[in-house]
Amino acid sequence: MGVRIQDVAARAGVSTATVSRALRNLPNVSGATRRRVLEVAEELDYVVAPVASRLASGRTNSIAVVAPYIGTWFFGEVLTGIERVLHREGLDLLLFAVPDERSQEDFFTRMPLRRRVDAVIILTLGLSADQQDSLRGLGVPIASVGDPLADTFSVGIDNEGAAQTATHHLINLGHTRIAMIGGGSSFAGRFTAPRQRQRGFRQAMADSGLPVPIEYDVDGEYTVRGGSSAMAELLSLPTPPTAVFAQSDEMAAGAMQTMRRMGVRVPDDISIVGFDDHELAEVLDLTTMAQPVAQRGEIAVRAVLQALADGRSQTAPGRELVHTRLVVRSSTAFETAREKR
Amino acid sequence: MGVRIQDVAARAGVSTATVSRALRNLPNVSGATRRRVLEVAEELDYVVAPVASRLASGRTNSIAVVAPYIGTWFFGEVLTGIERVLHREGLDLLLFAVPDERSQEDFFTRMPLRRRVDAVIILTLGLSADQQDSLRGLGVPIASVGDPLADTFSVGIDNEGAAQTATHHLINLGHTRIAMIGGGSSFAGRFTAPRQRQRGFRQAMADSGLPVPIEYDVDGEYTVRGGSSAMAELLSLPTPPTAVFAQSDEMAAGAMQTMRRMGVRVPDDISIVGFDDHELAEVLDLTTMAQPVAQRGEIAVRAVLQALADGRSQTAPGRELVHTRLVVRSSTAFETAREKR
DNA sequence: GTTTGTAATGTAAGCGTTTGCAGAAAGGGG
DNA sequence: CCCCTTTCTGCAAACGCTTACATTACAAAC
Repeated sequence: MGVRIQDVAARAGVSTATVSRALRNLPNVSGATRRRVLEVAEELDYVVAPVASRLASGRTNSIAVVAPYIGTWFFGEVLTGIERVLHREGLDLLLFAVPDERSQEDFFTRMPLRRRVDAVIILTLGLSADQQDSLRGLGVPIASVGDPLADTFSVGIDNEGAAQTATHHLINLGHTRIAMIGGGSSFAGRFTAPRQRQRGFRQAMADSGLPVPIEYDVDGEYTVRGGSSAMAELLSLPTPPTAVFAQSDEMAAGAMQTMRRMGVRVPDDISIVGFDDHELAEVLDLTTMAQPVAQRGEIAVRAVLQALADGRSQTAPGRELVHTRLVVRSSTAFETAREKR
Repeated sequence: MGVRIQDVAARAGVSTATVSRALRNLPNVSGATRRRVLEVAEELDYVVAPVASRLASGRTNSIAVVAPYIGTWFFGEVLTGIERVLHREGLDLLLFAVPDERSQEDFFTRMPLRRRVDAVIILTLGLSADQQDSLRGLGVPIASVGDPLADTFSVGIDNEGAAQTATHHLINLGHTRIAMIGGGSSFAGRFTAPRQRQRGFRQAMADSGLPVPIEYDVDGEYTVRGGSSAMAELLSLPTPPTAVFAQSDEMAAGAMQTMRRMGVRVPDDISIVGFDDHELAEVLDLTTMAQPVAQRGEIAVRAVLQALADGRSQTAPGRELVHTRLVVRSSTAFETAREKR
């Protein structure tokens, strides 16, 4: 309970300074002394009081992770990756969620991270200029999983390119009436991936001279349920699409469910491709753009750890793109192989 | 950056003690002084340095959440609930994952929580006697979301009863060949819900005089994929079941997928009921035992907050059971309405 | 044998708050 | 007016470490 460093020092017959050094494996402690100290520490069941250590050293040994949600597959994966390397390094993980615009605003004006963490990892949040300033004002290394952030390290994927790949896959299969289920305007500002993927989709379509009627671009809110109703909308069109690009596997799953319910066969009647390679995708046999999610978390952590190790107050600015790849399963098929209805 | 309490004190023409009191809304500060202090603090953009405050006060203002996984729907939901109330109270959330037996063992012997948090919330981890001791040795309030823990508050559900309800639902529909997909022996010790649900299932079956052949009790590892292969096993039996109780919606989803792939219709050929009311369940039209997951997190947090507020070093021992209810959707149907094959 | 350099250790001053105690100010009774 | 409570405020000692700097002990170099 209350054994302090001086208790150890007294017992080991050395000064607290030596104990402190021995415990942290600093140089300039003789082997014999170090052994003795460790022995006594063990004996007294001593552990450093982190708060005291933090106050004295100025390092908090904690890093904050700020995410919009934490209950979602994507963020769960990223968090898992982050937690893994963080605790291996003996750092504490402080978790913050800012589920809606208001709480995000609040968070960045109140800035509860001040004087509290050594580094920050931001997950997929689009930040206003003010918010970015506020963040940089912390004076600690920052890394972003998702959007690039001026003067900081970020790890992302080529959303636009990946969306193009997914779309081209459908086009190559002979589809011409291709719809997209994305994240609508409700996400404006807070998230940028939806728009990037939309751009990639449109680009691919345009490159092939294919039209995208406005009603082929629907909002699935990035949820299973949203994907489900988005698909219902698409199916109720006078001319429904023969293929769908869903910006997330969760939305794709919802869409597939709606199709099943409406008696629309996948891929016979409609092909669908998702995004993420969620656990669900394999089981649904969903063709999807895979991305190494947990790895993105790990990479971001490494960036801030490196900055901390180097004593820099900023991560090495730059952007790392992790690889995405098309995983073809059986939710997509040739359009020509299909009976027109 | 480096504005300290004495800077505020100096500027406001009072002592640091008064500033400290004013900022924390302690009594015995005159209205005028308090206003002046707040004004100056605002002006200097002062925020308390948590580490210093912690060292001086002895309170860390942090609580730890220890979970086996964090990327999973269930834990994500619980975490969401916890995070919400915690940050409303201005407390920090420290997250720890112990994904396998070894890391759990490691965690509880090393006990990185020592001197670090004011309270601990344990999520669904079965703890050995030693581990429980080690935990109690922290001397801080503890709450458990899941298993009861001696001398501490826990919030759970009636797993056995809920499993019985789910099973009876199938029995009432006329099914007699009912299988269960659960969490196998790999979870032994670490998780208790699988066994409890198994017990409930068997009890319900026994109550109705129905047999449970050993091959009707399969392991789905509580994952979509596991559920998928578990179902494949069941379907390859000489006499497959006509109904399945899956201990989680994720496993049920996997099972449904396998059935679809094998041309087995739900509920026409086989009925299935899940557990949790995962986001997926609605979309899959899966009958399931719903439980308020995020709420369980909130309740646990409240328990430790209460203990802290009362200055107790222990949560009020006891157990709160939250309500589960059967949500009937269209994955279950009368056995008699079905063609025998 | 003296000088000099290096490794090991100790001393003590912080780190930035909180808080027990004491003192001052302000009312309230008599 | 004086004394006694209440408020309010300030002083200064913790809180339990880290670390700059000083000191000591030795051994190598001359």
